[in-house]
Amino acid sequence: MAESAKSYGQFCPVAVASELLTQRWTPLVLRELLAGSTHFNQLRRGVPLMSPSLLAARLRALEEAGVITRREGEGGRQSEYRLTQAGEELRPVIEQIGVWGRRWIQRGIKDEELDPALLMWDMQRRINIEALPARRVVVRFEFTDVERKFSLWWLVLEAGQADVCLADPGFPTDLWVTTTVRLMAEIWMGEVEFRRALGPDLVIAGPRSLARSLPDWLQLSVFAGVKPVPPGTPKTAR
Amino acid sequence: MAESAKSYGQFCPVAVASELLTQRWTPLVLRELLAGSTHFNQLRRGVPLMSPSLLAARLRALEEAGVITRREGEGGRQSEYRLTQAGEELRPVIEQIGVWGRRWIQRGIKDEELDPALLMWDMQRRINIEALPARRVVVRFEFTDVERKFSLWWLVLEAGQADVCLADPGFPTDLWVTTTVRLMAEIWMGEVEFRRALGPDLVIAGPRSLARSLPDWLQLSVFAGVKPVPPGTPKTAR
DNA sequence: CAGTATCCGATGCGATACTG
DNA sequence: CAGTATCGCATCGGATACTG
Repeated sequence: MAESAKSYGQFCPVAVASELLTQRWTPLVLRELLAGSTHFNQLRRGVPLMSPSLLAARLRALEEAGVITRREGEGGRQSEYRLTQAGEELRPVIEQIGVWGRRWIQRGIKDEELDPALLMWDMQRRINIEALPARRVVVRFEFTDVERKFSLWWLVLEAGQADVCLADPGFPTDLWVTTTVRLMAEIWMGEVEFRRALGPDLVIAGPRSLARSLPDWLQLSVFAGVKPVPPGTPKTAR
Repeated sequence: MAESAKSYGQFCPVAVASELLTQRWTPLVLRELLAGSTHFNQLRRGVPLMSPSLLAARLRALEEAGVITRREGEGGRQSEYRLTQAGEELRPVIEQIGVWGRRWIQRGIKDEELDPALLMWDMQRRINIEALPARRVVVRFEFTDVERKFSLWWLVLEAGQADVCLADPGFPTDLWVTTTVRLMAEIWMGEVEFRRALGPDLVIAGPRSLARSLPDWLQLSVFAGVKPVPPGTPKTAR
């Protein structure tokens, strides 16, 4: 594997940086690292379609480039990947790419992009625990548009920690959300406003206070606030 | 050819945008477009190692994505590629990539990256005509570290126009610059300060006023002002 | 759990030649 | 000049199985 991609043969910083940053999957791996993932399998959850060997290769390349450090965990078991300052300074790059994509690529969400596991993982990471009562809160999601096996998910939210599980965690459920993956994804991306989505495809059941505060603790994608440029906009700026 | 690269299978804007932006050569083509190139062969000069068929394919992809428009020239001869507003908004993305590369990738310029044609082309495009006398100015560059065939270059600078040629343009030369491609590239990248470089590897001959004002009209790379982070800097930010 | 090893298939892309 | 057509190889990376 490895052997860095062929060089562009130019010393221009755009070329040199692109040799690293534009390798396949690398921007998404960086997105995950910037979102806070530090372990191999956390990263995998964020890029489920990437093969583990390729992820390992990319992490090696990023380490070699000084973007991350790898620290052996206790007992040599699990490594911890952390962004260096160089890596942290890639945040504006990745963010800008996302903002541009949101503004200018107006194709909707494709069916094959609707992965409940990925969506739950993304949502979980954006949960604002502070906005929840200071006890354990369990939220059950039921997706009506996926096969039975992947239709039930639980979010277990307690002191400084949020977990997703596909199996009933055994704790009593506080809130029931019944919807489709598509609608939930559209809400999460800011394409549909939460309150307007309530209806046959989005039903919330449970204590009123918890339900009403949902938009506060279930924070949307970081790109949800970026409004797409309407298709009718004239193309040329100059 | 064509058939867009395989999708990442995620609706995240970073993923969607990356499918376009991280195709091989695309960031460099965008850099060229943003620098002002509008014709196929102008673009080729900026990415000389890219095959013409691939450049055509990338331009097609950028057009399809709404980043550029292609306008047929008179007589259907030459097309003109212009950035749309979407394309213009990629400027911060490409710039950030370059700034990051300059700050954090500290490898020097490799021998095989020293292409006098590309360097002259880049320099020509950054010439500040306003800072020159309002008449034609001809500058001859002699590079002492390349084969004879590519050692002599002329810059012809006149009213609103700058041209490079490898053949003597026939006009009287106003200024003679004798140096190496390496040193000139290092100066142009801001790695070496011009005045400090004067010596055996950089000799300027000609009228004093023109020679002294050279740093004003021969503007350096847009990344020359970005100072690399010294290698000794501690790695982790947090 | 946290990766590594291997293998093979698709395809991206470089080289070259050609055309209006 | 401004691209297009064709071809074939290299290599990237996906799938799968395996290991400490």
